[in-house]
Amino acid sequence: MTTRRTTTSQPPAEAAAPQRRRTYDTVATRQRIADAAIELLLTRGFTSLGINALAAAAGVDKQLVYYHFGGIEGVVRHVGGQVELWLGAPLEFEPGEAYGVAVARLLLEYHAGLRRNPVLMRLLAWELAEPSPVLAELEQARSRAMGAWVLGLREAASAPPAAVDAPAVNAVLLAALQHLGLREQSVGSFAGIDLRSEQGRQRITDAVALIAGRVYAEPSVPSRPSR
Amino acid sequence: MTTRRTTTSQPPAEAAAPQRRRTYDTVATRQRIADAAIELLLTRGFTSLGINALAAAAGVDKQLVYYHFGGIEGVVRHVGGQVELWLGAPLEFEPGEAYGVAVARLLLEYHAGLRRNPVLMRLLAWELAEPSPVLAELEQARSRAMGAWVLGLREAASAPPAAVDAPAVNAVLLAALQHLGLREQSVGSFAGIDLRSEQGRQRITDAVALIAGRVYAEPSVPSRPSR
DNA sequence: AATATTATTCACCAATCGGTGAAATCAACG
DNA sequence: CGTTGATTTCACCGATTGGTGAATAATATT
Repeated sequence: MTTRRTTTSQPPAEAAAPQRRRTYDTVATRQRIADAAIELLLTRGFTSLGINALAAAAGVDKQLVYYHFGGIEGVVRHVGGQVELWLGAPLEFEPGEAYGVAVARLLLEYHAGLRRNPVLMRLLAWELAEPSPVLAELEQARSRAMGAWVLGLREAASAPPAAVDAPAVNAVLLAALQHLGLREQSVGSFAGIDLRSEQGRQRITDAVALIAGRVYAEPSVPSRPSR
Repeated sequence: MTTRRTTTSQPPAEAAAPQRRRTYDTVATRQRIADAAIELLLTRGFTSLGINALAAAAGVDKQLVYYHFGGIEGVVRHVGGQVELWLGAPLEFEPGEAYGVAVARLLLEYHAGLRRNPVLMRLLAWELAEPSPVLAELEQARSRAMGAWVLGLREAASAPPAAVDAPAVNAVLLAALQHLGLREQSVGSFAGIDLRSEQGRQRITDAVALIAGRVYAEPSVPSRPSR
C-alpha cells in the first residue's frame, strides 16, 4: 500500500542501514511480510490472515512466507514476540506511597499501555475466539512478563492489608481493564458507557482508582468519614 | 451427533407434537440447522461456521440454509436471539439489603448466568474479534436486556453512596467478570489465577464481593434510613 | 384428480484456499 | 569464468469456499 513496488529495480534514494545495495534484501522482505501481517490483523481481522492474502498484501510471493517464516504460524510468532515487550520500563514508586495508590497507578499504566498496542489487543481477542498453540505460547510469555512487572509492587510499595486477597483483586481489575480495552476497539461501548469518548474513559479510570483506594484503604483511620 | 440420521425412514417411537407423520418437517430441519450451528460454534469456533461446513454438520443441503434462514447471518441471528434471554427472572432483593451486598449478588448471578451459556460467550468473543452488523444488533438487544436487568437495583435496593459513580464501578466489575468468563473458556487462566479450578474461581468471586462491599460501604453512621 | 405451493435435492459455477515442485535470479567465492 | 548457495519467481495442484439455477419430491388447495 504505502510501499511502492511496481518496479522491482530502482532503489529510491534511501542509503540506509546495510551499506551495500542489494536486490535481494532478506531483512527487508521479512519486514514487509511482518508489516503486512500487522496491517491485515488491524484492518481485516485474523480471519483474513491467510497465506495468499498475506503474500498479496506484502507484495511478495507466498513462497517467501514459507521460506522466511515457515508459514503463517511463524509470522504470528514473530510479530507476537515483537509486541510482547509492550510495557516498557517497570513503574517507579514513590517512597511513602500507599498500596492502593500504587496499585491504581500500576493498573492505569497497564490500561494505557494496552490501548497503545492495538496489535496486542488483536492477539488477545484472537486468543479468546479460538485458542491455538502459537497464541498459547505467546500468552505464556506475556504472562511471565506481566508477573515480573507486577512483582515490582511487592518490593517497592507498602504491603496490602492482610485481610485482602490482593492478587485476586488485582486480577479482577486487570481483567476489567483488558476487557474494556478490547471493547473500546471493537464494539465501542460497554454497559452503557461510551468507551470511545474521553469522558467515558475518565469515568472508568476514576472508578478503578476509587476501587483500588477503598479496597486497599488502611484500616488505621476509619473513625472519621466525611459528613 | 446425538441425532441419528443414517436412515431417512423409520421414525422410531416418538409420537410427539405434530400428530401427523411427515417426511418434510420444516421446524425439524430448522432446528437441526440451528443445533448444528451451535455445535460448530462450540467445538470449532466461529471461523468454521461457513455454509458448507454448517450444512454438512446439519446433514442437510446447504440450499436449505438459504431457504430457511436466508444465509448464515440469519442462522446467527436466530441462535443469538434464542440465547439472549440468558438471565431468566430478575433478581429479588431482600428488603433491608445494603446496596453493596445487593450489587455483589447481582454481579455474581451475572457471572454464573454467563458461565452457563457457552454459546453466548462464543458470541461475545466473536464480537471482540471481528465486529459485524449481525453481532452488533445482537449486542444491542443484549445491552437493553442488561440495562433492564440492572435497573432492578434502583427500585429494589437502597441507594449507593452519592460520592460513587455506581454505573462506572458496576461496569468495571461487569467487564471483569465477563472477561474472566471468556478466559476460563479459552485460555483457562488469567494473571496467574487458574479459572478452571473451583478454588481459583472462589478467589475471584470473593474478591468481587469484597470490592462491592468496600466500595459501597455505608459511611459508618447511617443515622437515617434512606427514603 | 389436477394443480399450486412448499420443501428438498442435485449439479454446477467461479473464486479462493493452503501447499508444493521446480525453474530462474542474484550474491559470493574459487 | 564457473560454481555454489541463498533468495525469489512461476506454474500448478487438489480441496474448499460462497453462491445459484433448475429439477424433484412432498404437501396443501381446489
